[in-house]
Parts: sequence; C-alpha cells; structure tokens
Amino acid sequence: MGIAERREREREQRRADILDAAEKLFVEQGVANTTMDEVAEKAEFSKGTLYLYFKNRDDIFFGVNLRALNILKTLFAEAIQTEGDGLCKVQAIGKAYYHFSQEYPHYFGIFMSFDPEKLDITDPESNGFHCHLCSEEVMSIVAEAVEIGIKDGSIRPELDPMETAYILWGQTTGIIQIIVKQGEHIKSHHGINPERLIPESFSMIHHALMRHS
Amino acid sequence: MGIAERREREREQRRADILDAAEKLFVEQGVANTTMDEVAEKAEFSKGTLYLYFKNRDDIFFGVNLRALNILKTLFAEAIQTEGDGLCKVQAIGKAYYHFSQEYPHYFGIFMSFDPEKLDITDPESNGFHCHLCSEEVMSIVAEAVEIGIKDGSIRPELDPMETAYILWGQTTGIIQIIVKQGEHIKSHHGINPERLIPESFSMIHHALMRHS
DNA sequence: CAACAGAATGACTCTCAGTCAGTGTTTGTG
DNA sequence: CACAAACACTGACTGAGAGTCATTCTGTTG
Repeated sequence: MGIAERREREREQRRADILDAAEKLFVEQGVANTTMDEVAEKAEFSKGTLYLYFKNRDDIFFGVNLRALNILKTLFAEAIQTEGDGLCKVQAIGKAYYHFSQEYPHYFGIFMSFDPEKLDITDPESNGFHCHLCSEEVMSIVAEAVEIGIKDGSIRPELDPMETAYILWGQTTGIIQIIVKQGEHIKSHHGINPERLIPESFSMIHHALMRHS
Repeated sequence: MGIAERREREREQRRADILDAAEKLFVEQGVANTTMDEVAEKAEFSKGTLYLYFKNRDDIFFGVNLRALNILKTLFAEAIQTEGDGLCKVQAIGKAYYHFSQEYPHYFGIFMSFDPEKLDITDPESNGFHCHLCSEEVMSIVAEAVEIGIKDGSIRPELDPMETAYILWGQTTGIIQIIVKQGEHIKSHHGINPERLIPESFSMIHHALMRHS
C-alpha cells in the first residue's frame, strides 16, 4: 500500500509550495510586511489550510530560514575541506559566509530578520527547533576548524574552540548586518565602500587568531 | 510671559513620564509584549494622549533607546580620556561597553530589541532620527580612539579609523546579540558562561589592532 | 463673562493572526 | 454499489492591538 507514502509525499510537496510562496513574498516585500492572507493567496490555498501545514506564522518563517541554514551548512562543510592549516580553514569559512551573502542575498536578508525571541525550542516538531539544531551544526563546523588550528599551531592555543566559534559567528554576522543595514549610509557619509568591511574584518580576525611568535 | 515656557517644560515632563512608564514595561515584560494600552495605563493617560506626545509605538521605543545611547556616549567620552596610548583608549571603550551592559542591564536589553528596519531617518523630529545621530557620534568617538592609536604607533597603521570603528561596532554588537539571543543555550549546552564572550572578544580585538613588531 | 486654544479622552476603525463548523473528496469495507 | 470513515480544504468569524477623531474639559485672554 503506497497510499500513505504518496499522501506523505504530497503533503511534503504542499509544505514546500507554501514555503515557496512565503519565500517569494518575504523577498518582494519583506518578512514584516507579509501577511498570512497574502501567503495563502500566493500559494493558492485558503488561509485555514496554511494552519494545517504550519503551526503559525513564525513556523513558516523558520521553515524558510531553515532552507537558508542548510545551504550555509553545506558551504561551511565544503570550506573546512580547504587545503591548509586550521587558520586557513577558518578563513575559508569566513569567505564562504560572505559568498553566501552575495550568492543568496534573499536568504541572507531573511537571515537578518531572524528574531530569536520567537524561537520556540520546546516543540521538537517545529521549524524553530530544527533551525536551532541546524545552527548548532553550523557552529560546530567553525569550532572544529578552530580546534584544528590550535592543534597544528596556526591558532593561539589559549583560545577555546567553541567559545571562539561563537565569537567569530557573532562578529561576522554583526559586520554583515552593519553592511546590509547601514551600507548606503556609510558610503554616502564617509565615502567608505561597505564591501571593504568584510575582507578588512577577516584580516582582523586573522590577526586575532594567529599565533604570532 | 513664562507661560509658553512652563507649558513646554510640562510637555517635556509628560514625555518623560510616558517614557518612564514604557521603559518599566519594556523591562518587565519585554518590548514585543508591551501594548500601547498598557503604556497608557501605566503612565496614567488615555491611549489617545500617547499619540499627542509620540508619533507611534516605535517612536516611544526609540525614545527609550535614545536614553541608553546617550549614556553610552557619555561613557565612551569618558573612556577615551583614559591615560595611555590609542590602543589603551580603544580597550577602555570596549570595557566601558561591557560595563554599560552590566550597570544598565535593562537598557542593554532594550538596546538589543533595536530593529534598524523600523528606523525612520526621514523625519528629523522623530526619536529614530535622533538615535541615528547619536549612534553616529558614538561611532566617531571610537574612530577617534583608533586614529590616536595609529598616530602614536600602538595600532597598525594600515587600518582606516572610521572603517575600523564600524567593524569594531559591528563585531561587538554581533557578539552581544549572540549573548542575548543564545546565551541561555550556550550556557546549558556547552557549559560556557556567555558573559565570558565579551572580554574574550575584546582580547581578540586587542590582538587584531595591536602593532606587533 | 465669552471666546478661544491647548490638553485629554475613549469609543471607534482597521488590519491581521489564528480558529472552527461545515463542505467536498478519496479510500476502505460489506 | 452503498455507505462509512478518514482526509483535505474552506472562508466567515473572533480577538487583539495600533492608530484616529469627534467630543469634552481646563486654563488663558480681552
């Protein structure tokens, strides 16, 4: 009896369709300005149906966010395979993050709309929970690169891998946020090309991690 | 005729009263969970009155945020007076930021709820605009410290002061965001005290700026 | 006191997330 | 085939909360 399986497949397809619709609207008009009615309209379902597939509005948002996170995880997993010492690997991950922001600006924008206050980690079925897990995996990749660097002597040994991973993650996200949100302003008021901040901050991170004898 | 002046004073007082009420509620129950009706109730005004003193909900929020920013500006202005070279001054500013987060945890939390997407820079009367100006001034203080450091040789000369100020600001804000958003989780899952990330990241920044001969 | 302006009100509108009783459709069973 | 049960979907409705506005109240001025 493949009926249950077919049903499950169809259900997944519909979930994906709804996420597609939401994703488009999020990109077109921003996350905050997108209503459930609009998502329903775009997905060609009634509003009530959305709630058969997703717990609430946030669940849909986190569903889209999860797509972005999975791409990032893949990019990071590739980056850590880069030839070279641990410090090189960390740098490769940084570049991958920047790459991601350029290659998937829509996902990156959605990323920026992420509001952890809404994250509901209590329900293991929710997309919020899955986002949580996935970002945990992403962090682990960074921590692993730092650990390799400490072991091979390219990174200062007094650093704690996981702690450093969180710091790098926070710092880099903060920079990118500045660029996205104030880039225009920085350019017009200070004549600084906001793009420059990224390689510049990577260089700073490089100096910060490097074991300088 | 001091009547107009008295009226203006009273008006300012009422604005302050409303901000006081909002601030308390923001601290007690979070920014997102505070309604205009609640603020009105707490301030002992009707809801309509709030709109005589503030443009909208965000204007109230940014009003509270401006208080936090002004404190920070003062702390930074003091920090840059610290004895020592430019690098010391940058560090003093970093410490001041951390200090701020400890001394004014409520303001710090409100700081974190800041959503730049809502910032309306078009209206020079709005608190959003004033927040924008104030953070600009805060940035300048950081840039000045970096410049001093470059001139006295304590900071790598190839850095650009304003650019570096933005990077430091972005990085630090990013870290703080991580702590606020994931602090609980970091603690429970990795046994890392999230507070540690702040001084740790300052140490990294120190390494990144330092001119190591 | 009459006329006016400033301050305050709260009932109202509007928008939007989320619900639920009801309808249609597919699958399973005698 | 008939009927039941499970599944899929609908859209009118509810409730909450932001923002408005016609009206009332209070203090000032001539």
